[in-house]
Amino acid sequence: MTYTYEYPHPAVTTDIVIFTILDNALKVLLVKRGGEPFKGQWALPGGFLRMDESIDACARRELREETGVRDVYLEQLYTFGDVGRDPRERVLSVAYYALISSTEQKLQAGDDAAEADWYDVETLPNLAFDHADILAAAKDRLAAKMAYSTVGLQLMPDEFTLSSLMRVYELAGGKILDKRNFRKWILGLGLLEETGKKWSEGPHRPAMLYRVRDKSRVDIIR
Amino acid sequence: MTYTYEYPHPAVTTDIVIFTILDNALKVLLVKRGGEPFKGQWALPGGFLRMDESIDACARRELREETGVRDVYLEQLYTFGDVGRDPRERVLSVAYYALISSTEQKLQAGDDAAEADWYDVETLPNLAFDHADILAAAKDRLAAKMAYSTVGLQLMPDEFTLSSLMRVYELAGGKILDKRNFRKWILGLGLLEETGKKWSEGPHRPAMLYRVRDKSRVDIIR
DNA sequence: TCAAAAGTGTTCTCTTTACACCCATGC
DNA sequence: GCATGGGTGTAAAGAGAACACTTTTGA
Repeated sequence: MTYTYEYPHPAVTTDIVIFTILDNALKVLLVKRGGEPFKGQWALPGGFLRMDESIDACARRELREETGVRDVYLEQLYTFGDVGRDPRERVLSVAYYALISSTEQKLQAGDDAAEADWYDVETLPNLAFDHADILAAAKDRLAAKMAYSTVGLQLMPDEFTLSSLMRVYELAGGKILDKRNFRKWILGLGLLEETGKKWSEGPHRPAMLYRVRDKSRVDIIR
Repeated sequence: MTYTYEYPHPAVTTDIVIFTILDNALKVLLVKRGGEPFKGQWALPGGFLRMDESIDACARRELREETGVRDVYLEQLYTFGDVGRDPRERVLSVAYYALISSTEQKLQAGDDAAEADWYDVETLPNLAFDHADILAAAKDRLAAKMAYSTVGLQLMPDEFTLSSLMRVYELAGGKILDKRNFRKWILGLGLLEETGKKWSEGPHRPAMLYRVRDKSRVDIIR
């Protein structure tokens, strides 16, 4: 079956930059392309927009297909549409980024994806299409947004220590923070509560575990 | 001539929210639709993406066709793509917003546009499609961005008084500012220089005219 | 001389930054 | 008992907010 229009139409995909924290590093999910073009190269997960779904729904579906997660933070980033960005035909990509906590990853291999893996944002392989540009834009947006909102909390698992949260902020912002100032600030926001449990993982004092009071909220705080 | 694809493709337009300051108010350019759908209703200027131009180039072309201006501040805002937003077929709109100074307006009537006019953002008519949503998003973005960057200067003519600049900030932010604090802040940024000329327009002391040192720059300042 | 907008400094408050030592634990 | 990360308070500096009067002009 074919589809015919009076004027030329571009194809439209959504591509998603899925961030998580793993092994003390900020990581993104990449998939190895199974078909041409860029066969065998790493790329962002994504796929073509269906005519009966909104763009948001498309991104959410792709995210679910790649990682199995739903109900996570997902935000439209930017639309990329330079003329030569796909060698096959004119393709626009509406890019999104998602933040998922390290406990939610399941990595069920998608249909098109021969392989999927988490990559440290600092040491990325060569990426297909203009996906390096998309990823750079996503990193910038994440860093900017973490500085004035509570999105950062979306990267955390259900229970976490303040040190691990601080490491997330340091990774995203690219600079180290003062422990006392960070704790004063984050606790002063009143968004966290103690679980009462403690976390031991080495020859040192165990850390208090905290949780986010209302994880569905992302507030502007500055 | 027709265009045929193996999978269905959406149509893609750019729509532009063109802001300016006129009569002491923040205004947007609206055009009256000459054809169906929404014939006779006001809408944002915009048009279909050509296959040989980038999305940015399309927005810039539409802006030029509607207003005659070029080399103005233009930024991608968001991509709107709900399923029913255009009754004809599936249409995505990559929305942009532009800031032009009140001296640059020429308003040459476009091809499709029977009529074009500036509307105060506070008193808008009913708009075609989901253009009210687009406009609301543009207002929010402009207000947010003016609070942490120097985009506001893009709305000014070549020479302007500090009072008129302050009025722009008050209009965008929706609250009145303190004259002394505003002057201290804006002059402290070092982005403005005195022209040496003065502007008289009533029975009161004339105001110093300033200009922007480097209008092509838009800096993050907070 | 009056009305109207231009122009000008200081004080207070709050936010942000800088900074060093004891605590609890595993080995 | 020692190495390791967890946990805590205070002072200084800087940024933002509050606030009132004099100046210059046209009518």
